[in-house]
Amino acid sequence: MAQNVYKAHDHHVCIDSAVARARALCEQQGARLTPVRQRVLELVWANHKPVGAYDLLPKLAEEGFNSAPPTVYRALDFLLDLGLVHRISSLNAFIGCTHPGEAHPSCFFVCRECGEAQELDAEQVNKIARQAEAMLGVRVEQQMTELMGLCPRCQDAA
Amino acid sequence: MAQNVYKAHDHHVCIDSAVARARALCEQQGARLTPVRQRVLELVWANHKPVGAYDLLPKLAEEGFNSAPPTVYRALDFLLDLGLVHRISSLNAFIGCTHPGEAHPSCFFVCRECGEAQELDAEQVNKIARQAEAMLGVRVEQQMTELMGLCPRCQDAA
DNA sequence: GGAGATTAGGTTATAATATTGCAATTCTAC
DNA sequence: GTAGAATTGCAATATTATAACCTAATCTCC
Ligand SMILES: [Zn+2]
Ligand SMILES: [Zn+2]
Ligand SMILES: [Zn+2]
Ligand SMILES: [Zn+2]
Repeated sequence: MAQNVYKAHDHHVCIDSAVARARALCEQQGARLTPVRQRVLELVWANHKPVGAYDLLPKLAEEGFNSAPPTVYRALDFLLDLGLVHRISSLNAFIGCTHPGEAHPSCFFVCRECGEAQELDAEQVNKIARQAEAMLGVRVEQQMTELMGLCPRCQDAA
Repeated sequence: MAQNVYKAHDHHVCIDSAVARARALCEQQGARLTPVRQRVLELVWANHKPVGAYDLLPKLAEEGFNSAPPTVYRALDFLLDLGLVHRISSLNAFIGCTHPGEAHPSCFFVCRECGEAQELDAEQVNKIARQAEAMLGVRVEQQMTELMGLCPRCQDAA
């Protein structure tokens, strides 16, 4: 389960280690973590809430980066390709991956109140895929699961 | 598994029974399956490929229905609320549910070549949800899984 | 270190998807 | 029949994503 968003933690560690892992992964893959790509990754990791591409634009602009949609979409595509971020389709938003480098399906719980997302262990999703392959003859290449509901904090608040 | 899209079948039966089930469900729930709602449902069921809202607009227009985006989105929202269709988030598209009336997560395999989608048994997804609830204390209200890859036919073609 | 190939980024415009707000109509229940 | 609720018509606009085309930076190989 990699990490538990609902436990108090020093979030700077999340950001820093995300960047460190990204740097290592890029090195290993011969990919270039350019300034705008790194900054987008940091902004995605600003908190544990999935962030929309258009939310990033003004932040990049503030910092003197070019801020047109293609800039941020290209950076996000790069990060997606390397598995450094996941896309939450139901929100049209992006969130940092807690264990990049290891191939795994995108599997998240998202709180409908606070918007925080927790990456989940995806072993069960793999089972669904293998079952579909066995029973239907399909070949699964990508997988994503999104659960929605209330996180522990928002349950308490209500 | 309800139904296997990859087996030859008389698709008119799919459409007709979808409409019949919708009628029954609406009756039961005191909801109104108005002409535009029924027609949208039929169009969604035209084949086993998820269909975009904007693909429906011209078809509705041809038949003299009002064809502005809100019309089709309202009809789709109605059908979603009743569980008569599912939304495939990764495609921004909609597809008929093969077993409406029974509460269940949205769980599909979608072929990246032909676009056909097969609804899957969702028992494993429920396990993911229960596991997340037990380990993290979250409360899951909605679930969706989308698998992408190649269907049997498109594997043969390649 | 320079020529050519590759990759990344800048810029403008536009496509594709989805929602808001309000008025008009239709249905339902009393 | 009338009040209230649900549905629809309609115009505008918001949000998300991509296309096309060009320039600049970086890499590769000699
Ligand atoms: Zn954190
Ligand atoms: Zn991940
Ligand atoms: Zn069929
Ligand atoms: Zn279904």
